[in-house]
Amino acid sequence: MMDLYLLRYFLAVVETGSFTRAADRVFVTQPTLSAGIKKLESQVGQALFERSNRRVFLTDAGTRFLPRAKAILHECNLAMQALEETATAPVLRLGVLTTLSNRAVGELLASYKRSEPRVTVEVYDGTEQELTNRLDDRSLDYALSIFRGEGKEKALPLFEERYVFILPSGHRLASRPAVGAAELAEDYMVVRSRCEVLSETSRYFTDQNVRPRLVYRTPNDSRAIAMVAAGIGGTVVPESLVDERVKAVPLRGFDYKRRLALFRPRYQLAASTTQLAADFERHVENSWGVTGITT
Amino acid sequence: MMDLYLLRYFLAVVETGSFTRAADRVFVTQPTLSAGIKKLESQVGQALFERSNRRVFLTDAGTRFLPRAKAILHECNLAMQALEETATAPVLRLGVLTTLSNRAVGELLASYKRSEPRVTVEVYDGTEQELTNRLDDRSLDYALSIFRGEGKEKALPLFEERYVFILPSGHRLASRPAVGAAELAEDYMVVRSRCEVLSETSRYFTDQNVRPRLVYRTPNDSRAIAMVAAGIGGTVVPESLVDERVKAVPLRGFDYKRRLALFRPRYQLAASTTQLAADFERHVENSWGVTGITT
DNA sequence: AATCCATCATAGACGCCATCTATGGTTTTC
DNA sequence: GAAAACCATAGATGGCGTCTATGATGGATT
Repeated sequence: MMDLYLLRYFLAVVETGSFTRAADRVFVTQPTLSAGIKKLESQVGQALFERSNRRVFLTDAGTRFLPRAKAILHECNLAMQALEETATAPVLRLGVLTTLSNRAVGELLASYKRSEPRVTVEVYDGTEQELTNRLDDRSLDYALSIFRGEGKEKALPLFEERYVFILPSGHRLASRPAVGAAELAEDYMVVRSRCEVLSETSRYFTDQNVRPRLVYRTPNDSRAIAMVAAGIGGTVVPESLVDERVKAVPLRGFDYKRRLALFRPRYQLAASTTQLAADFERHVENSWGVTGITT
Repeated sequence: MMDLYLLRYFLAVVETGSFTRAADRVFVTQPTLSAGIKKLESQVGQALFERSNRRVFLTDAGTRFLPRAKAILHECNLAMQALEETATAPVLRLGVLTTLSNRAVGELLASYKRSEPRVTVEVYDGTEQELTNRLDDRSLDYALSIFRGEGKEKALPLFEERYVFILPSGHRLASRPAVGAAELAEDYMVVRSRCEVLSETSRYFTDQNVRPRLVYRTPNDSRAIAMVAAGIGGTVVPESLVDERVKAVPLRGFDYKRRLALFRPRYQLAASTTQLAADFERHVENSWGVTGITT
């Protein structure tokens, strides 16, 4: 395992082109730096420099190593920065499922910000699996995702919503009270590839011998809705994603719903953080509680 | 500046929940590990653990630090891996401009692979600016990008190509020898947001008082072409991106062209690599030379 | 051709450091 | 109340990072 102070010696040599000048730059003597480079080369198992008549050049291995050495030191700087930020203001790292409404999440956090201006909220997108993994490895504190029956120590249940079918506003079926699979047989379908009920949707159509024409597929929900608004086709979305640019109609016989939840930290909170966490949980429950969105 | 061996102590404590068990895991005695954690906390300036009645918990700072510590050690592993790969087979890191044809680049590299099976080519996408930056910081050896008059020591000029307008195969204008701006006034336009002649294209239409209806915008050229093939609209592409799913027609009065180049390493190659590099440059020149693509 | 200069490598000295053993202090368990 | 478990401290010790002194080599200058 290499030593970081040796990476500093290495980069100083690359930058100056000389052991002697590099030694000056990192405030050691030339023999110390020479021995340090030798030690680094022994740690990594390959020569990093060719010494050639008072000049040094990077070897092929040294060239490969250079961006890696920079990345390591960059990560160290990020680590120190993260700690400095922790020291100055509380940070709450929130994961948000990609299929949640950006508008609704924005409003939730804006109102939290108004009541707790000191707290910094860092927001990270992800799929259900990605958010679960990051809660586990503690790179997230909380996550807004789909409730799947987890116990109270893991998740705070929130509101439930249905899935609806959205169409361009001028579509011939847009003002119907409901539509069935057969009425969509000739229409185009936009596919939200990260939709949690993608396979259920597919089965809904195939069970009625309907093959909607897939014209577009994207993991980006905003883009999918934009395509619908532009008249390209229709798609299934959770109700909270509907906006004024499209028309929502229920799909007859498609009764799927999802309940959201706020997933709690999977580690012991520090004593200094428990009050902040309790306040945040209360805010989310007040805004997105089981009775529905109230902000 | 922190020490990597102390990060290993830190992660061992997190994973085991105990200084004693962590010490066993990293093969030191418990007082050594205790002193090591104390030293790390002094290096980073904050307590990382709360010691509480024979148990340890991460502090808020410790929780923040944990993913950073993992990232640092992960980068170290990547660095060691990169060096091991260098030791076993030559690696050539090639940047490719995002607007180059994936098919043509694939064929170029497939034929190079046939003549040089030992060499690993790592391919990275980027914009012109990104590729220039990475040549400068030596994280790329070569790049295929647009020639802008650079000298021979920096760039090997390759073939030149025109920009054409592509339409769905069944479009009413698809079989014309050329089209003008006015004829496209009622049509939809797909926008390739990373196109090098985006502003020239916009000016071409506005100079003739035509406002094409922008229906779609993407940085992904494959997606843009797919939208054209699907019948959504048309777009401007370099000639080499045209395939059998669309029809290409010249835009009357739109004479823009681009010349490609192979950009050379911006560092002194190791003696062991100069032959490999010369062979690669010759292959690219033979395939994509100024007379045009020959493979 | 001889001398000087610049630069990297090696040798030995030395203070500091990482790690050990021994032990203290505290809390939990039996 | 005794034993066990676990973290922190003290002192000893071998190894390490860095120093000064100097050697080796090749290019520049005279």
